[in-house]
Amino acid sequence: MPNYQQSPDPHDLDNVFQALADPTRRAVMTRLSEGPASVSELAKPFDMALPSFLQHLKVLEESGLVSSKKQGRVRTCEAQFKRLSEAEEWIAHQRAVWEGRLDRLGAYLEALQSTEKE
Amino acid sequence: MPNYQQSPDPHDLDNVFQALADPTRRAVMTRLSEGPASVSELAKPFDMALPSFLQHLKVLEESGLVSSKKQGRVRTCEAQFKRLSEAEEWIAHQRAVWEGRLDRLGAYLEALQSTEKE
DNA sequence: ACAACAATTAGCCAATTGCCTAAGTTTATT
DNA sequence: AATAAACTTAGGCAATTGGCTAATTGTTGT
Repeated sequence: MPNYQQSPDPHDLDNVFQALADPTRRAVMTRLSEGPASVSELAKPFDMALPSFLQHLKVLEESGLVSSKKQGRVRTCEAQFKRLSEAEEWIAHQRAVWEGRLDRLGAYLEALQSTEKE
Repeated sequence: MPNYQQSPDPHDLDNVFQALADPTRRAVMTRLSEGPASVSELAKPFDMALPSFLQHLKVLEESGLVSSKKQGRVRTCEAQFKRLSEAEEWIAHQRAVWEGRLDRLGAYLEALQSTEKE
């Protein structure tokens, strides 16, 4: 049976977290959360030469956080939330394990108190 | 009124995402989710010189994802989930905005269909 | 045809990252 | 007192990152 529900390639997580580790790129994601936009529209808020900004976009696309297509001379970009969700799930999982531990600690402490009462 | 519920400094998010953008450091977080450990205990699974590994730990500590204290010659490390939660919340917020948009799109499409029926 | 627009490519640069080895410091252990 | 253990510091190196300018490509408006 092929593994359709593939867990994310660790390398993908590398790229997603790397992409999010920059305020310019996070701001682009925030903008794109509200809907698609062209490259120059996305670039406008930033005090940066266009080629520099384009590198950020490239990082976002290569991480899978953004997709784009070109029509005529305009490239339109769109957020892709699949990878972002994978990152969120990785974090949630860590916390779940951690909280599982705290729960066991809580149970342990309760058990300890019961023992002390007897 | 002072702003007690400080939203995370963007620079903190930079550091947290940067810290998570490396498989070694994510593996350390996963290990620490299960409980504290010493430096050499953490380093053992990795085929890497100790000073190299220590740099990874330093990145994790400086991002606030890990705290540590030294007793005698042993440094014990512990996961700190505050920063991790901030990162998770940033992602969740983006998705919320995105999904809000999809909801409005859904409402729009419904309204459009009603219009077409009339 | 040609000018303007939107994006892209090429190439340069300084700073940062991620690894290494070698040597040092501070506790234990015998 | 000497050795071993557990880090820690210093310094070197190649690759990557994040910025720039200048020049180019492809598309649209006049």
